[in-house]
Amino acid sequence: MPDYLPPLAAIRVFEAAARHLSFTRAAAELGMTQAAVSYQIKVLEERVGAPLFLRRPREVVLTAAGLRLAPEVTRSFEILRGAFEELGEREGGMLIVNTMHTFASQWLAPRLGVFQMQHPDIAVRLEVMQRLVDFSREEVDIVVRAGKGNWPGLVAIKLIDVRFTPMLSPELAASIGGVHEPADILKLPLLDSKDPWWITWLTANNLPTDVLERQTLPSMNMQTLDAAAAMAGQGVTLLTPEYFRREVADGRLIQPFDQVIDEGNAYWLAYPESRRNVPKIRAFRDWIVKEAAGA
Amino acid sequence: MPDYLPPLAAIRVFEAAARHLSFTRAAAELGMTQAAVSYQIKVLEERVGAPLFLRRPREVVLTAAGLRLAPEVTRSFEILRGAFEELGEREGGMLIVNTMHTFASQWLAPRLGVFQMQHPDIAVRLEVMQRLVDFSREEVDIVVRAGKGNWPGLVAIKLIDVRFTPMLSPELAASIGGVHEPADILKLPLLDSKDPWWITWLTANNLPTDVLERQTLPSMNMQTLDAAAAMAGQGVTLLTPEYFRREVADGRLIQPFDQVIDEGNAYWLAYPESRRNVPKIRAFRDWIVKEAAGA
DNA sequence: TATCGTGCATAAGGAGGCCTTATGCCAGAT
DNA sequence: ATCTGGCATAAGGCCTCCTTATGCACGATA
Repeated sequence: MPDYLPPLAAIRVFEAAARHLSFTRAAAELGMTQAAVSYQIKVLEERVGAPLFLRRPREVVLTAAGLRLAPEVTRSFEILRGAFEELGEREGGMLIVNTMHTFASQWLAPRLGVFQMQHPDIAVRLEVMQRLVDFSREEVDIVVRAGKGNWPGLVAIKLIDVRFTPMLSPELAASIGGVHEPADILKLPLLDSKDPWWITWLTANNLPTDVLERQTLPSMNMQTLDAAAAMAGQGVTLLTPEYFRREVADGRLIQPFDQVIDEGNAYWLAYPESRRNVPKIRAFRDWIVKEAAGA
Repeated sequence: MPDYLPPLAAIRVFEAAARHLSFTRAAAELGMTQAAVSYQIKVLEERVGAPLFLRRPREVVLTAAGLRLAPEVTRSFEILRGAFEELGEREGGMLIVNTMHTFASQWLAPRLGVFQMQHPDIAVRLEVMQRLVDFSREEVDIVVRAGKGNWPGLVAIKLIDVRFTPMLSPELAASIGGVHEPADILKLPLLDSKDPWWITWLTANNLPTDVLERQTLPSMNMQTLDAAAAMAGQGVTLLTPEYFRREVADGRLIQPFDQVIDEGNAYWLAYPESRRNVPKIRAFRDWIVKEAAGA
């Protein structure tokens, strides 16, 4: 389908001029000078091979050719304008956020209601995915990911630090007469014992790491699931305290030590640099940053 | 109606790319390079604020946004293409020729059938107007006019010289025993005696011009009408012999003298320089020039 | 597993399309 | 007769848009 269309800029100018029946007013609408309109109309007429306007004193009128063209061109542009306008609205109204399960369930989901109330026109769709998404291959607006925040091409805003400390159910703690010092932990099963976090924690507390070898409990690899197991009294697990404030407050979990390990990782909000000014993205960023600061 | 449309060039590229689901093929269709397509898509995506394609290995696919946009944009462009295509056809098929009545009735009309047969796709519309039309104000493709052929901005092609010589009906000539020499004309009524041509003719033949003052016959100002009057035997008139070959051959008119006055004026075919390559205009010009040469 | 091929992205550079300013011209209105 | 509104035209400059060249990722192929 080779393209026999005249220059599109000229067509757009013609469309406006035909609606206004005036080059001057068309220029005003298009934000350019009358001379430019005159030029573009001439270009189009030469391409088409026929005059489109008759230049009468103090007015222009469409020729038969122009008269045939005008309604079609206007219709075409109305479709275009409508499509892009609607796209803007609907695109502005759907925000796809991709994050890991833990963050979504423990931090984001409980707060999303507030955002929805502040921005009723933006429909957030939460997508949960473990691997880091590639913005150029997946249809995603925003991700929340753990890491160091150095992703090229992405704006990364730190939300909360990745910290962890042992947690367990009060009943499990009571079963060994309470957890008073780090070494007490070794008396209990370690949930998700393959987790490198345990190595970090054990060495930070001068405890042997060989205990990890003797454990055979399944790795669930999601704080949510580990926490559920811990609350059921199946063992001790390392959790991010920010995520489990409620459970601790409720007494479903206890955090025996104030010490919290921080390896310098954090949870980051990230989105492509090129989209930093998209309204819905700005709105979500502004909101979540404030939430993170207040939490 | 301010124009929120993204750059139209980018939209056109998007339209092709969306149809092909390939930047490379779109580039081929548009006659540009793949890099240019990639660039324009990126421009559009930044303007829209949302990705329109997902870049997958060895293919691109439309995002939800692109998917909503594509059919609308394609429809819009189909309308445009259709409008301009049809315009080309219909514009190519209607030729408006403006000329004086004499030329139309005596020369052009009798020959137009030949042109129609050679170009059945071109519908000629003859417009008769006495004054010289202004191409920028009237909707006309071609004019035929008498003059010197020096009209700025117009291509002027000489068709036939403006010549004239007395003509009258055989009966009228017989009524004075035949017309043998110029002075015989003075015995008869001169039709359209205000015509400056008579002055020219009379002085060219060393005859007094005061005869014109004594005449009171109406001036009809159209050779066709003068000729009709002459054929009815009402007087002598000056006619362009090329126009009245048939009448002379039939015996309805006689041309008593071979001498023909030529003041250097001519009938010209004229059209705007800028439209010299419009097919229908070229076709008509080529045909009429050949006709004029053969006549 | 190493190499090749395909398709898109990116950088640098240049040409020309397109817009602006300035001015002229025409004809209707005052 | 002058003024005014509206389009045309000329000259000039910017910036868009395209090209060339190259890189990169991934699938296919051997």
